[in-house]
Amino acid sequence: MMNNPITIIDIAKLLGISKSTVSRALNNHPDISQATKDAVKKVAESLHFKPNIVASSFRHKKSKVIGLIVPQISYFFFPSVILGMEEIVHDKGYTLLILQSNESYEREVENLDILIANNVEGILASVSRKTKNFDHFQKIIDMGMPLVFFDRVVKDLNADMVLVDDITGSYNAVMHLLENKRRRIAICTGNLNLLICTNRLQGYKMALQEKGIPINEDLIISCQTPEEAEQETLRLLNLENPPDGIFAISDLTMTGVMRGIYKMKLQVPKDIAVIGFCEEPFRSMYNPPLTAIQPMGFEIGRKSAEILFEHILIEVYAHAEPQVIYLEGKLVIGGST
Amino acid sequence: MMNNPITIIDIAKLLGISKSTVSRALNNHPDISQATKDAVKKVAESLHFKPNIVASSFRHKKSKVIGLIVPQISYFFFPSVILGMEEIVHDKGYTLLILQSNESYEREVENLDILIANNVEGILASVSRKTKNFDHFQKIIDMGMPLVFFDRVVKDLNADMVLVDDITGSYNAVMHLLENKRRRIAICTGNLNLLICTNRLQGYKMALQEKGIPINEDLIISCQTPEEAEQETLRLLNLENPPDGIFAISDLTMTGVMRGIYKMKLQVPKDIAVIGFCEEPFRSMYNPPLTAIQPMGFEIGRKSAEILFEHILIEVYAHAEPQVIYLEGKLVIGGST
DNA sequence: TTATCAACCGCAACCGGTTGCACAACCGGT
DNA sequence: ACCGGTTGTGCAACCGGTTGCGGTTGATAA
Repeated sequence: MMNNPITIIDIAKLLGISKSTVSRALNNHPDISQATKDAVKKVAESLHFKPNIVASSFRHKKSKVIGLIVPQISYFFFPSVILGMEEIVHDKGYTLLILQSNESYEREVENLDILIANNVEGILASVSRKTKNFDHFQKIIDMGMPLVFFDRVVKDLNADMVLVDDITGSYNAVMHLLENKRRRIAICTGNLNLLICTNRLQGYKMALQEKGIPINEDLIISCQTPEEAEQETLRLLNLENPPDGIFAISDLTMTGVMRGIYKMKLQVPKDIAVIGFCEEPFRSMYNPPLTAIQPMGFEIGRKSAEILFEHILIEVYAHAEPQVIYLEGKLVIGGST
Repeated sequence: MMNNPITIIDIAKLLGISKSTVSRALNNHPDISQATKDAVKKVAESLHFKPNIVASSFRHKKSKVIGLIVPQISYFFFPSVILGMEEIVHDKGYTLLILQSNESYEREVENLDILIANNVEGILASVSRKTKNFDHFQKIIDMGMPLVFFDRVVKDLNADMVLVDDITGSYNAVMHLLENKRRRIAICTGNLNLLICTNRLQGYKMALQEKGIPINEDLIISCQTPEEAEQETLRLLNLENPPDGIFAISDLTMTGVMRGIYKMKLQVPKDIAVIGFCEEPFRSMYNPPLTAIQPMGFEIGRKSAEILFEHILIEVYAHAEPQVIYLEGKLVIGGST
């Protein structure tokens, strides 16, 4: 069971040279003559030699693995992020080790331990909704492990972050509704522990204020699950003065909002306009396809990985202050507004 | 950068004992007295000692990692599968290493190499749509690596597989349409290289034949992407004798089918009934929520992992013949039929 | 008192690839 | 013939935890 019997020693014996020479030859060390290199590579090839990266990573403490912690793999946003990350990570010859926190603080802490124990060379993280204490991340930073937050970032920690410009995106979304003559605009936000939620709420308020429309707290609902969002949306729509537009800040809440609207048999966009932060295939799954701000999952993934590799590959990392990268999510017009 | 300086040697020195004793104490070896064990564990605790699993896995060639190869992480099915797998894998103290083939044969082969090089103890795999040669999997089996296929399985290889009973599920879906007085039932299937696609097509044919309805090849379309599905659906709906029911065999094709129907401004289920294989949150994202056969992602994940661990943890594995596990997907009635 | 044996623990090898250092062979220049 | 320098290769230690085997101790049996 499990035999990859070919090691550099086998190659060495076969050629009557030492294993150090084989190792160096395979790694293109300049000390080794071209003739030897060629011979070694030829034999390695013919034996289908695969170096044992565990042994190698054990020796020089480089695992060629990047750790990734996401709240969950489902829905559209995180898979897109992962795709973007993998593109970069794969190019660099690294592998992604993906762990889910399932929105659990304990699991998040445990996952960090697992990554450390696996000698990952850097960590990409999007924090759980339940996480309020960030000591576990601070420990990671303290031990000198490169760390980049994305999407659900943590402020006040000395780590880089990549996220969409929530405030502007949100502002643009609400502005778009306002330009379409909507005046009673509701927002379905998420857990206000999360920065992205408060930011998106802020963009909403900014747009309204700019148009001189008073903020109506009754039109601000905060939901964690599609079910909650559906309930709350139904409540909104049954107000004696219901909203004529609704902005759902995530795909999670969007499904609930739409279900609520369907249940009330309302026409989109005639009776009510809908806009959200939606990834592409998801956006056009609705009828009509939604008008949406792009959450830029793929780009966030790429950018986060790129920044992480700056830390990993460049010996002396020059940034004194952590970088904060904002990506702008474009507005895609669908049929819902 | 990256210092987890505490090793068993540190503990040994601190207690004036040998590192072997420390190792054995930490692993509850019976040779070690309880007093020593307690002392070692206490010091390990106070030093926040974390064993270097790379070193450990290097020594006894057990990485505590399970490799997973999926075509892609997106949409609803595979994330559910992964969730199910993680539940089992985590319980056993293992970690999942998830790799995507992105439906590329080359990438699939490469991913297997990566898993091997990382000393995974077993592999869970769902093959890429493009894969037609299975030598890379045969090699895995030959080297004695436990391997379980799920969903997109490979026949004629000596490996276990877990999948939904496609034929029955498909049969039930079409039967349901027939019982609702639909008579011109179309099917939107996928790549007929994949067993699940031919099986689902077979169930469709069985149901029709049982009701004495002739198979109409014009009503059988085969699509790989939502876009293709949309095109083909539009074509179907523009036939002079269009279908009154449509069965989409995957979530991927379902989005295309629904978009086609929306574009034609048809009413579901009045003008046309729709049924598919859909995971839960996805099903009720449509208006009306779809009637669907459950693809059992979560359960497939759990079961595959369980079977894999039977191979890994039981020294002598007794099954001469590979196991083939069929899970039955229940019919969930929505508003689309 | 001495042989016997279990309970405990240490020594050293081991896993496979990497790397500092020593060294041999060879070169051209004196 | 001798020397300084370059090129190419081997030796052996090393990474950190695991494990076979042998040794020490103390208690018990002969």
